[in-house]
Amino acid sequence: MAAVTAADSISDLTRRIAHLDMDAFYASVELLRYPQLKGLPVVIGGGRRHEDDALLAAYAGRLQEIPLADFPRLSGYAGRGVITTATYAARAFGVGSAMGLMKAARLCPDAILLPVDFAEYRHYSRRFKAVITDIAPVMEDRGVDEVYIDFTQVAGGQREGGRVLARLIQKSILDATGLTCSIGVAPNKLIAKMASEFNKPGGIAIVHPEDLQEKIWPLACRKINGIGPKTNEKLQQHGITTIGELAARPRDWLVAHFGKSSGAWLHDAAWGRDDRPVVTESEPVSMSRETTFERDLHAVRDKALLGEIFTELCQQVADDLQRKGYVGRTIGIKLRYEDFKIATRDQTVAIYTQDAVAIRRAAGQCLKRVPLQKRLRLLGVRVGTLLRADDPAATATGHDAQADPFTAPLF
DNA sequence: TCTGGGGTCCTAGGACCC
DNA sequence: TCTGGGGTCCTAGGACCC
Repeated sequence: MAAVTAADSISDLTRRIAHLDMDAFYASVELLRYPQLKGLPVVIGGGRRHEDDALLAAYAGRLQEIPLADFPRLSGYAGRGVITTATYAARAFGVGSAMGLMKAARLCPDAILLPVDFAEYRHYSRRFKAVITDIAPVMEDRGVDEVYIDFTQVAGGQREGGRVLARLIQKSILDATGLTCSIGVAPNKLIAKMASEFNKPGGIAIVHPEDLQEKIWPLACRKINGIGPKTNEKLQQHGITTIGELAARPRDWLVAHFGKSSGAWLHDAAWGRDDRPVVTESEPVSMSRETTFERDLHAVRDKALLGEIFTELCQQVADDLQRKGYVGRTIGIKLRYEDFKIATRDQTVAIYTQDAVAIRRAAGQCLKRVPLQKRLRLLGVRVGTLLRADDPAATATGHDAQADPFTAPLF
């Protein structure tokens, strides 16, 4: 019987899938506005503050003239924000994504702190994605700064394993936006995603089926997209650290310890097997708004303030639904307590809605079903089971609406 | 001085129906 | 009154990702 080799595990040899990841995207967009910050430790995070507004007002239209000394520093920050992106210079100090800004300030107090500006990042996101689809139309959106691209059917997409096309895309994005990216090309999304990290920033990595043992198996399991801190910890407890060690476990053993579905998936992932297609279109499943308070709030003592925030969240979700043209019928709330524990409640109503009053009423009912002894750190409102507002099913009623106090007509 | 905001998908139990 | 087994919907929580 022939031995199973790594090359056997990736069956479709002609599929070429790319994963493209923009380098330090938010920070890089900010550097386009503030070229004087190039090479310096800069972190993006927290909300817009008074000093940010004052600075922008003082230098309106001449942002590149703002002297370094005038930029806010991490050391001056007092709040609950986290870092969303750090420049490579800042990463050298040990600061990185998801780290609390207060902790980051201890590591690198002199780093420049810029507020997040999603509108600006979305603008550049649309631009770089338009460049890509002009060259390779089968593109899957994976958020503001990354995409998968199917090279398989693109002219020249197979040359040098995809390297030629990857180079063209990199150069076209740089020319159009001034931004750099890293690209991994592999037989599937799973491997491409790992490969895009190999030569970051600004690099290209090509992985072939026969490279599995050499390039993938030495990596930590955590590098697999879908293995997070919890699964990683459990794997470690079984003495599994690398993907190769994971691949060495029998499928049945993984199924026995991680369940039928997860176990089988872990085994496939370790062997580089992944047949998910590149999906170019998708509909949203839910829309939500949430906010972390400046200080923890008490349901009774801070009732008025909480009520205002709650109403505003409902209004924001309703605005989002209306602006994007969706209605939904599962209304939910999310609380995060001072101890960081999370509670959610939701309720499915009879009539699809995008109305702030209807959302607030159902969400208010949810709020009555959740414990409110501990102080609250965060409040969120969510609408799920979405349908396009122009979908005929959106106006259908499941049962007698008059009988349901939460969905009765508003006026 | 810990720990944002916006998402997706999965699991699991109970209700309810056939 | 000894007993079943699917299927779907709803809800709560949790893992994970960008």
